[in-house]
Amino acid sequence: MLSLQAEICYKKMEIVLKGKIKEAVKILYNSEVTDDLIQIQETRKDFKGDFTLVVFPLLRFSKNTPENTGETIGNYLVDKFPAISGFNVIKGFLNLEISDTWWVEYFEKMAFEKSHLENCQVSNPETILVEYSSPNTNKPLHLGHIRNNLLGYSLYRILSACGHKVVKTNIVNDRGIHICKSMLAWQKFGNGETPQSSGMKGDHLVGKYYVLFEKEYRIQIEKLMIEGIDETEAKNSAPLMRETREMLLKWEAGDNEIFDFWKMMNSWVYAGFDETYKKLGVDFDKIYYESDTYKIGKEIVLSALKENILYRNDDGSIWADLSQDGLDQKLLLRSDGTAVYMTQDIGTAVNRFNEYKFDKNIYVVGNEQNYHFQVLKALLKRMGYKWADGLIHFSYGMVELPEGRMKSREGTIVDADDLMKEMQETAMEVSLELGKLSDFSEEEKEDIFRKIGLGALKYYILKVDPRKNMTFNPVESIDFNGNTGPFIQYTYARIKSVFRKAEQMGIHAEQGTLSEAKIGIKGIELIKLLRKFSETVSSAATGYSPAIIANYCYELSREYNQFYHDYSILGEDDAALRNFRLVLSRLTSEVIFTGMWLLGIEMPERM
RNA sequence: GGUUCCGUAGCUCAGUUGGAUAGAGCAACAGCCUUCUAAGCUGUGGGUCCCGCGUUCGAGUCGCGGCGGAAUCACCA
Repeated sequence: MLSLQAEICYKKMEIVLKGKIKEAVKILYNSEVTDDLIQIQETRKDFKGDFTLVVFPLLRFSKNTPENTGETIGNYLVDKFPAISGFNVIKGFLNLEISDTWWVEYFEKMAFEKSHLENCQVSNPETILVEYSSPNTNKPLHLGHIRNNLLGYSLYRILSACGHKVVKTNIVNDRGIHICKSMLAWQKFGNGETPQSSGMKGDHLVGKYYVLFEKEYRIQIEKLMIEGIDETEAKNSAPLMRETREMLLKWEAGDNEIFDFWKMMNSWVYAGFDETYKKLGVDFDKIYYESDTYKIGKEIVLSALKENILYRNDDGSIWADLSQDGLDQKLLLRSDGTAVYMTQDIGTAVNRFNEYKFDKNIYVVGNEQNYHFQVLKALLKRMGYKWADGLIHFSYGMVELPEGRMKSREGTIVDADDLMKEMQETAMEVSLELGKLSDFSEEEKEDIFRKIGLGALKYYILKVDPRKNMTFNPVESIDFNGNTGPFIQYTYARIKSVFRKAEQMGIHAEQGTLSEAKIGIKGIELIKLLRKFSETVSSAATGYSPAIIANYCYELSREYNQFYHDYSILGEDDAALRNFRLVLSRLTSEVIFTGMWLLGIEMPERM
């Protein structure tokens, strides 16, 4: 049946409707309408219909009341357009009803397409670098890093799914005064302790000495202040700080002993990080080290100075004047010639462009650095790098606890490893209490607990709009009911369970008989939601927001659970209807799986 | 003080380019397991969308001005 309906099946209904309405206005009112005046949206659930035309903008052509205009256009459409089975007008809204046949036909095409991501493909794929994680090597990863890593990794999957070539990068901040602090404290108080000898994860071990440094340092400062020295001077002249600076100078001078020591401690940290990344399920294609890139930045700054883009102060320090861009003066090289943070970021950016010729370079970095990236971009453009337009600061909000911000002084830092472990343990407790997994081996159970615990954590973090600051409530995060990761996983596992049962009964989902089925209202609701998947992924990609997909997956799961509750699938006697429900269930599970995959969340087959 | 971001139910959050009676979850209360997984479903209560003005047929959404909060404006990274 090559009807009008078949012709439009694969296009977006909205676009086809727009054309028809344009035609209607031309014939009925003898007027040409521009596209932007034809506003079509999905009909709200509390009204009858599928698509709604807002008629207010068309009144200037009809010169009639909203009701009459809607009525007239509605009649025209029903008459000329078989897919529309009826309409109603409420106030200035024309609600159009699409025939069940159209929906089923549309659904059948959608259900059997090869990939649910086909419609998300961009026409002009780009090379995109995504930088995330960016840890310091003086302490372990914490909750803030988790948000960063999850966002970065998910962004990678979403952009890749849309056809872009995405490179995951990580820049490790492996040099500087803070590293020397851990090193010095270990030298003084460590007694040769290693990850092997202590049984501690390397990053935690090094972090322990960083904390120890800060503690001892503070004691020294207080002592000096009691002796009558003011705070700034005390901070400067405390013996520990002096020794740290000496160590940094030795490091920069390439002192072999210090360098080897630095390498050894960093290698402990990297081993620890690797473990955490693996557990979290993220990885990188290319890792940059600041100890390699800061020198490149230095050279660039010096040559820009020659070209008079920058200026030198009396004390020898080098600055940029960005007042024309509405920004301030920015230091790029200290008076002693050493590099600052901005210097190395310039080096890294140039280095990366030379290597990848990227169209976009996305920095997943917290919003506390908004100013930094504004300056970076302005500077690079000033230096004549046109590609600097492709630098994007993906600025995400801070993670706070119900009591406020995490503070290391108050010991309120939530450690990444601890958190993941706790989530998994909670998943275990809940699962064991429900007792649905008695026939599983210990290993299989562990895997399920891991998926659920991590799924809960990841979803909890990713469902929030990345730009906004979020509150991490430990009590709420281990709730597995409602708008949570496990709820979505549960929906998926339920569908899988139906299919296992179907297998036993010898029932298979088939193509071709769907049009005979009488689908219920919940079925159409589901189809409507399913067709929005690809546009959801597209807008998540253009808006850099995994949260859009997370909330979509939740909405879809909720809708499916209602469907599941209201109708029996395998118990249905009408074979065509049973088949429709099976296919619908399968499609739902596939879309949920794909959506959650884009978030980096694994799905258990049973739970 | 300058800049940027945020302000929606008791709490945590959704709310597409402005559209109809602003939605979920948690918490509270009341129901639903002899039937495909109750980590589910249904119902009840809960709102000055921070305030004011403006643009518009129409504003949670856009503009201006306040108020409140966060970040930042380092020879830290």
